[in-house]
Amino acid sequence: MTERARRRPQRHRALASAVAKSKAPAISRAAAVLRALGRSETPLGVQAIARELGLVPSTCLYVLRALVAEEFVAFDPDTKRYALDAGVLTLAQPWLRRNRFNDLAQPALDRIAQSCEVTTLGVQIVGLEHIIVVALAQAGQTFQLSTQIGSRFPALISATGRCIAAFGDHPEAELEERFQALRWDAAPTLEAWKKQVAQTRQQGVAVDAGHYIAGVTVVAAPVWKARGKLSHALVAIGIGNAVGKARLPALQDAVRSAARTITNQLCGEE
Amino acid sequence: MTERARRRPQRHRALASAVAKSKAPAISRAAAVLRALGRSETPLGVQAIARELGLVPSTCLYVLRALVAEEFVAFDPDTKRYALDAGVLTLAQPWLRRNRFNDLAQPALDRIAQSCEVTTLGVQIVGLEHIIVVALAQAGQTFQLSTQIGSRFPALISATGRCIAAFGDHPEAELEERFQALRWDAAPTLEAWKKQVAQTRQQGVAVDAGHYIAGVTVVAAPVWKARGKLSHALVAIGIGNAVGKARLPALQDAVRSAARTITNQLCGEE
DNA sequence: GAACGCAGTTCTATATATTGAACATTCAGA
DNA sequence: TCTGAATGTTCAATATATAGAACTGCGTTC
Repeated sequence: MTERARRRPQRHRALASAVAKSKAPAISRAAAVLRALGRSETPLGVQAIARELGLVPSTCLYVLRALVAEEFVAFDPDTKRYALDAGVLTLAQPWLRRNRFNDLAQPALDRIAQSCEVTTLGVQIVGLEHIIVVALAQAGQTFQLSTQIGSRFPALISATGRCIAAFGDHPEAELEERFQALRWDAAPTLEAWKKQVAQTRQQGVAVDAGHYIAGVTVVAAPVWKARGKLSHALVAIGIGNAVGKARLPALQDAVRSAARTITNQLCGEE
Repeated sequence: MTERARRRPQRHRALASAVAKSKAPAISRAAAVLRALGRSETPLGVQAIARELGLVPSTCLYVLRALVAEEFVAFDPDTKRYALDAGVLTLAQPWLRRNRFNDLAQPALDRIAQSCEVTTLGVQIVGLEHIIVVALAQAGQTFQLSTQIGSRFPALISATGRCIAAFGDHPEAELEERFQALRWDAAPTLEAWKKQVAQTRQQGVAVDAGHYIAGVTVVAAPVWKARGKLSHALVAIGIGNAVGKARLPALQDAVRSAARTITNQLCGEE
């Protein structure tokens, strides 16, 4: 009946359906446990995890033991609490090393961050569900944005969302439905949003001027990994008046042209 | 009976025993698949993965599908190849965010890297097996060391190894056995190594002058997370003559005292 | 252009992972 | 110090994930 308690059933359901459909349910459970541990501020006991995810305690224990054996989870024998362990990094590292998009995007992100004094991101688009930050560049040591590599956001939010809506080839109906579920500081009307999406389609860049977060201007441009396969986006984030009316056009140009260059490089070879 | 078949056994055996003992073998398999995909330069097909790990193809397929559903693995329907996906980052991120050692170590690593013009690492010690790089600071934009966050090294190698041998409370016999398995550019004799370990125990810092990698000086100091629980180490790496005889003592002092400070902070509270 | 080989996938019997209850252990409060 | 209620853990019955054979479809070779 508290917020937390009301939120749980969904997680149960989502996990339950994943478990039901899969032929390897233990893996869905393991992933759910890892994510639960990731969400938690503090290490958790077996029961706490089992309750949150709607698992049988004994099953949960076996999952945890397997994850400990694989070094993804750390176990403190004194407190009998579990937490994420450094092993999760050993998976992330090879991915970062081998990602073409990252290699191509990082220099461009650095350059734009420097010259325009903004924070820049490279994000990967995962369907209509969400986007994941995979590369990042800060302007100065000034503002530490709470965004980090690995952060997730809803797909259709902010400027990036307009790019996905404009270029993603998704059915209108689904876009609208998902649009309704978003949380903005100052949500645009569906009407207004569609107009902005149309404009984005025309210009090849999207701008969100304080809608998503008040006082923050976000610019985003799409990147394709192959003809018709929208896969990533470049994003620039300016806080406060760092991106005034005067400087916005230059930033838009920079982001759009960088995105285009990367698209060409990704599509061109192989 | 072929060459290929003979090459595999080690990985097979390790995985086979993990699978046999665990009550959640699917998780061990999933971890093995993720690591195999991490090792591979290119995306892999079902059969290739199954062969490398000694799995039944159909089982391997089910594991892959579950991992795809969890967004840890990306599937290309055209080529039918699998590769790591950005989802692995979403696990790494919360770990990095919440790690006390990281928060405490990063400023110190930055400072030492700047003032001594070396690359500095924070590493986590995972038993006698290996160490994992969990934090990192570069001096200038000069040399890009191949080390990254998430990299793994054998526990007893180089300067860090001497720290672990000196302060880890491990039985002598096991140390010797593992020492024999190490690969150095210029391996010290067991005799010499033991002397260096003894010296490390006395001084509280270890130095590896070109043994591990020719021309590279490594300095390491131990960090405890609680009384008697050696858990991390700070490492400084100087390439070529960046760390001459004259500057070495200062670097040793800096690393040792930073390690001590962090130890106190970790043990002090809670 | 047919035949072969190989990769990916589906299907089903069975070995086994999961469940839920029983047991053990810790801790708080009376 | 004892009691009760938590938690963590083990255990045995059974629902089910897995292994291995069968099937499909593509690319190569002869």
